[in-house]
Amino acid sequence: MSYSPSEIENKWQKTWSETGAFEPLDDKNLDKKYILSMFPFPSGRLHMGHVRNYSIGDAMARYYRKQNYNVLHPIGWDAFGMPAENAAIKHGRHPKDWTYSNIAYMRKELKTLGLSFSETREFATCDELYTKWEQEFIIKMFEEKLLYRESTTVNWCEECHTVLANEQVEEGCCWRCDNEVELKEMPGYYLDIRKYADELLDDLKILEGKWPSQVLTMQSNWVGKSQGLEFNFKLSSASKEKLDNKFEEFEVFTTRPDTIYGVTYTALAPEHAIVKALIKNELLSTEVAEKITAMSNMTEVERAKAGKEGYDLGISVIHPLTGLEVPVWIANFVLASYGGGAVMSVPAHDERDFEFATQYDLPISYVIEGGEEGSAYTAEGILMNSAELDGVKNTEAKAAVIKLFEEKALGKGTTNYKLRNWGISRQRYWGAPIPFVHCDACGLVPEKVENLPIALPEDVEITGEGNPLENHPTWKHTACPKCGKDAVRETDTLDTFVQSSWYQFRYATHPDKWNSCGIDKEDVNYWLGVDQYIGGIEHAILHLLYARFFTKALRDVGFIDDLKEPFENLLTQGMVLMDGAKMSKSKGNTVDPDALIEKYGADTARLFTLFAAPPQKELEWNDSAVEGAFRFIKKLYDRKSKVTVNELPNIEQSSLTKEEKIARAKVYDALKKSVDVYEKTFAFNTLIAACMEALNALDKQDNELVWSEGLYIITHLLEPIIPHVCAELSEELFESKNLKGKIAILDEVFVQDTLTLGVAINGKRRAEIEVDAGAQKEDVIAMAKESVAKWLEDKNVVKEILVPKKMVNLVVK
RNA sequence: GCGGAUGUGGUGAAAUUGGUAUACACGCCAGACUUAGGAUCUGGUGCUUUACGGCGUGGAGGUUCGAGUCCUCUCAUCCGCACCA
Repeated sequence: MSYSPSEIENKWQKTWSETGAFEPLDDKNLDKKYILSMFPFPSGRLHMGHVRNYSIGDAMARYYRKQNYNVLHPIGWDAFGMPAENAAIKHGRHPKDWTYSNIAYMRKELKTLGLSFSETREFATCDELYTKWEQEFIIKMFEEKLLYRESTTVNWCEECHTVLANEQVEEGCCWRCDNEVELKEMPGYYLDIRKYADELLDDLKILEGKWPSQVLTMQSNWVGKSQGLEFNFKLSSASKEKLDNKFEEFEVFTTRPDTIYGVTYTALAPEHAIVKALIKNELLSTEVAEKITAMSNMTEVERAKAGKEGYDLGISVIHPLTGLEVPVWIANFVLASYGGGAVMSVPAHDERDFEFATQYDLPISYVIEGGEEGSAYTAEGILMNSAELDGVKNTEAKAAVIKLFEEKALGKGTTNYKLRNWGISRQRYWGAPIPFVHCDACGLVPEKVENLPIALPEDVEITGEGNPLENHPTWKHTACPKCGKDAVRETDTLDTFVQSSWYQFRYATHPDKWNSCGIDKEDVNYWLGVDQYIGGIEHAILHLLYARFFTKALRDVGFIDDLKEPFENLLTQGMVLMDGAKMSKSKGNTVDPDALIEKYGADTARLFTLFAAPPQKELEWNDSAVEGAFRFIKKLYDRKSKVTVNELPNIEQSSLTKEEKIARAKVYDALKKSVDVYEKTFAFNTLIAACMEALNALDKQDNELVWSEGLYIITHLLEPIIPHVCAELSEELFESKNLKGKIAILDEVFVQDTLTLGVAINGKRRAEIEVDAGAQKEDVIAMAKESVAKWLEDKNVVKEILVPKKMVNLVVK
């Protein structure tokens, strides 16, 4: 019978589902593996990126299951978010309806791929039961002062009608819709991720060698820790008077205290309080005031594009060491959100300050030897023009200056971070409601835990104008949980990244407990950390940083025991490309997984996906290479007629012909390779290639026992990759005995009677010789010389190098 | 600008510690079987040369008996961050 993928695949998918083959066991004494692929957003259909992601994860899960590990390999749905609402606006469908029907469809698609997911642990983050526990965490974090509400300038996306967290702004644009982000002052809820800045940074060390180094670097840069000096510039008495004595001084932060004597001016951000006061008191010309207002309406990216711009504010400060007056400027490149929104400027030793000083003709004073006129000198050197510090190395002067400031109580050494707190408010409908109530009497009050979940109202009109929760006639009106008087619910919903920050713990929690708790500590202690996490590099910062933080926060508020990092090992898979470009609907270069499976079957789709490139690299789609994968499976299936023994046969190695020995060696080569591939390198492409070589070699001989052994091992090795056809062959030929446990590697099969050695002259390969495996060195060298005799005429062999089992190199003169 | 990664046949890609460069597959060429083939099978296929040979892992040097692999410089592409003081 010829290979019929649909028949075989339907059969096995049914069997697996009926027998609960992929459900993790409750016995916590078993060795476990938690294999997790990032869960999908239920957009409606799977795309090839999903197929790749889940094929990789599934191969790992099946491999460990085969080795008798207790494997948790779950799937769920990252189900809240904008596209559901957009669909509602466009097609008038309710987001809930749209989401759950998409899930139903995609669940079926996943099933046709034969992925070994647990069926009992599946959930969607929009399930009210999931929302319930998440709201409890949020309330607890509020009580523990990890969550607060405040009004600040936020990133606003007009397209999405919502606020965005800092991490969700990419080059000034919305991460989701690419619309340009605006600034807006509004209240919102924040998680205090900055409190964990050091821990998030330090614990990256735990992940070294286990996460891709570029992800570690990106996270480290994102936290952006820097050490320096913080001190105040006191305003001159004239300047103080100008400002009605409302300001005494302002704070600056510098990482270059060694250049303190090179300060020739200071600069404030447009948002700085002193600037606002100057404008308010009409101390600046109308023209300048207008320019400054225009400046503060620009986003950071716009300011960067606009180039440097600044104005003399007509006030001055006193240099803390020299006592000299230093002018104060406003500059558009000074960031309000970092280090107090003010800087000391040392144009001689800072590129930005130099550019600004040159532009506005401000003095430049060199304090480190080695610089030259006309440019900023930012390298190391010896201090000069620095009073008592003259002659000191600038690298040493940093600490000295900090010490000096501390002794004179002028300032102190401090640490700054680029990381900003995580704004989790979204002015949207399709999200988890933030469980707070605004009461005129009591202020901001968390909802009572027994009232959770605060579910979304279903009778909403979604028009894209405003927040449907805000506009709903009754939903937001409630009683204050504290005093019982009329109060108003918070209508913001949570950033969807909150849901994906704890889902790894929800999967680990036994479904029997899902009603009674959000996360079960014992279960988490057993299953976490995730032994292998697989997903796209695009989450290098966003999701992975949030989830790491949330893990630490949940620990601190008591929902999990001590767990340093949620994801032990991370594999970032490459994108799936077509004609060198990312597959996307708008480009029309997509491959539909359903059609692919329909035509070739899931095994072919999986095989191609893992064969065409190593998982970490980009995968270039190639239709005819898919055909090739299909051909290989057909060939493998066809060779079942060669098998005559239903178990691993005993083979007398010495009785075999040369071809039989080669075939055996190739089969065992693949077996040997498999451990490394499945556990370390994940270079499935090379394992598949080794299996193809083995099958090619088996084809060159006709020994039934060698064939039986070969297929027994090959189907064992490939089962995690092409599970259906291997299950079918294994059942038919070997009573499925080869799909459990390990197969021992027999060293004897690698012993060949003869060896083929390359012969090189001065490192250049010239010939090839075949020698007995046990041949003596002299004999081998003699044969080698004979094989390259014509190259040795009129030459002296000055050195003979024999690389065992590989080659002979003759050095001649 | 800073940080990281990657450059190997026509294509996707292989290559323990430095040891026969291009495994495996796609494509292409030739042949077989076929009414036919976009099915299947067999053989060939780095470039160049009539041949002997020469040249070949982005480029230029270096270390070595021997370099895709190690070192120095350089070019290109991609990704991330982007005025963080």
